[in-house]
Amino acid sequence: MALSPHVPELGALELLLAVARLGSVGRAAAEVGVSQPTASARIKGMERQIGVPLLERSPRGSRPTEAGRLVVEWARQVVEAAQALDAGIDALRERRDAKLRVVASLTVAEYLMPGWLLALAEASPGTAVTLRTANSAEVAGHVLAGDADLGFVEGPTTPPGLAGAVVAADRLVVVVAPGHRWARRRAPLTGTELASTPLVLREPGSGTREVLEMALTPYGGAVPPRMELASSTALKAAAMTGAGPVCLSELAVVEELATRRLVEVPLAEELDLRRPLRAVWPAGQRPGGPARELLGLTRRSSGRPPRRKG
Amino acid sequence: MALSPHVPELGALELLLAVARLGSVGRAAAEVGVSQPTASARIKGMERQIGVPLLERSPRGSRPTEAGRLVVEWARQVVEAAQALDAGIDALRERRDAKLRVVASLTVAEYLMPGWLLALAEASPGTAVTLRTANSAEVAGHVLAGDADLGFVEGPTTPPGLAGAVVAADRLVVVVAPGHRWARRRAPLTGTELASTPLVLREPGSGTREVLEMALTPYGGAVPPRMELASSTALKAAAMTGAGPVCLSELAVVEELATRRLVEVPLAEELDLRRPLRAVWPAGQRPGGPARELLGLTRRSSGRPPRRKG
DNA sequence: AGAGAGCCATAGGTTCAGGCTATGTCCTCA
DNA sequence: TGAGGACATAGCCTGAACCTATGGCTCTCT
Repeated sequence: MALSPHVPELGALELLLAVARLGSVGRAAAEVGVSQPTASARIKGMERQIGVPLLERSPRGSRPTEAGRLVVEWARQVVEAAQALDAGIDALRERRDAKLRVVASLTVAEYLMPGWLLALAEASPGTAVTLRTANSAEVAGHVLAGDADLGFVEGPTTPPGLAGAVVAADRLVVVVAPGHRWARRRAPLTGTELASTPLVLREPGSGTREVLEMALTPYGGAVPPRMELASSTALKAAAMTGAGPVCLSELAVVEELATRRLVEVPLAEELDLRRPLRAVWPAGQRPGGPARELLGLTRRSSGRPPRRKG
Repeated sequence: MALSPHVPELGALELLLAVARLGSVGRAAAEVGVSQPTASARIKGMERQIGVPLLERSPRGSRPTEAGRLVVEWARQVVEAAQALDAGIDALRERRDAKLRVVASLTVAEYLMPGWLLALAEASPGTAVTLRTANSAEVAGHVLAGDADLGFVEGPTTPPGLAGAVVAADRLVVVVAPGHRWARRRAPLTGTELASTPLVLREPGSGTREVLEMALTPYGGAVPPRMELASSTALKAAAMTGAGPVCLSELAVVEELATRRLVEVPLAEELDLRRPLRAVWPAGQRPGGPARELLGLTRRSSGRPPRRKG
């Protein structure tokens, strides 16, 4: 799926959003730091590229056309994702002046951190953050050693020597391609059924694998997997090509489920494949300053709309 | 919030994703249609821009570094949003060869259509779709007149002469800035409280306004609004600057709630601010072909992860 | 009615990012 | 030891994008 040449560049989308917000090409130009004719030409270029007029120009300013309103709203989604990427990139640089050093498990760093960092950057501009990834044991080590101010781990318990708070919950899901037999299934999968089905999974030793095996122990344990792959991405790709039921973190497939490129198979209530995600810090040493602030952002916000149950 | 100059362009992000997927710069170059040296230079440019090596190069190919894996995953979000934008843009052109003509209410077109169109494009490449927006009455008219093959409306009933199916539900929410007094509120707002609070709202006559007034009738009706604004965007901006409680469609603020730039105020169970979104077609004339396919994609998929209740 | 201000479009000239081809280097495998 | 695959470098070239200066339009205020 390559992007068609009709999609404007990020800079152009940003400019369009500024025009919609400020009501004038000239003011938008000033805001993004280019000359007015440049902005004008850029918008015109977008219109040519897209094939539809986006702005109604008048001597008193410019407003989006009907189609323009749609493009603006769609573009906002792209720019917001880019801002999250930006916030993440900013945290990847090693910096001497870092005021907050975070170590997180891969799942948290991949799917939740960018949103949190973006919110933090908006709430407290100038807070330099550095981010590293590590597995849960290493995270605990770094936090205990004082290499990091705040850690994020996944798993049922808080590591010894640390205090922590659950900030979100991940959940394993079973997904199949839309054409798969189970895609139309309404009856929830029982533990027995799941345990007896060869699944496509991550390698042994991964966090998700452990959760699944733990949950299936009461049902006699899982049969050997149909396939073992090294990354969430590989799992998703396998699922889409119809390689049979795949079990992985919900966070990895939110987008695919929403656009129905993958379908979630309902699971029986008896199966609990949830896994808490925790912020951790040295016991008895309450986080202050930027760490406290980041912690505040993660509370009651999972990076995705919360699910309600019961 | 301008994007920093550290964010690579969409083309570069796409190239990076291809490298991660294919395991080689050269193969990725071939896929996106540039020469190998160009791809190599582009990746190198990204690394300089970001300030961190993204790939581990070897004579056998290239794999993302630890930081690279994070950037790849974050970039995927951006590119997927761009693909949705692309699918939307493609549907905005007026085309003679359109196989499927859709008319949708603004809320559906803005927030749900891009994902559906993307899914449709992936499932059936080459299906030319055209999209227009209209209010619910106009949508019904277009569908009845045969100007459109499929319509999407919001509101409690299916318009006369049409058959329909609920494909998703929107929900009005009350949001405030994180600094607002109510942001820390745990006790749900009662109907009486909400009715007696001056809110920031859309103008009278808008769909959301009607839903709110209907829901507050049992409590003596709403007091006059504190402010009336013309668009969801204006409402969001007002909320973020702390203009007091704002009531608008949940779909408009999913992202802001997730990153905690806005906070949802809990509402009492007694208040039902949900509003069904329906697909409609001429009564007795079941949609076939592409319309049927699109309809299939919208079922059980709300464009966002479904909420569970009870 | 006329002057001024605000906004967008056009013209002309310049710079530099990004592309391509050809070639070099390094490692692996037969 | 030679061939093949993979990434890097060199040198050249095109064109996209930017800037300044200017023009035309409409609304408003005097």
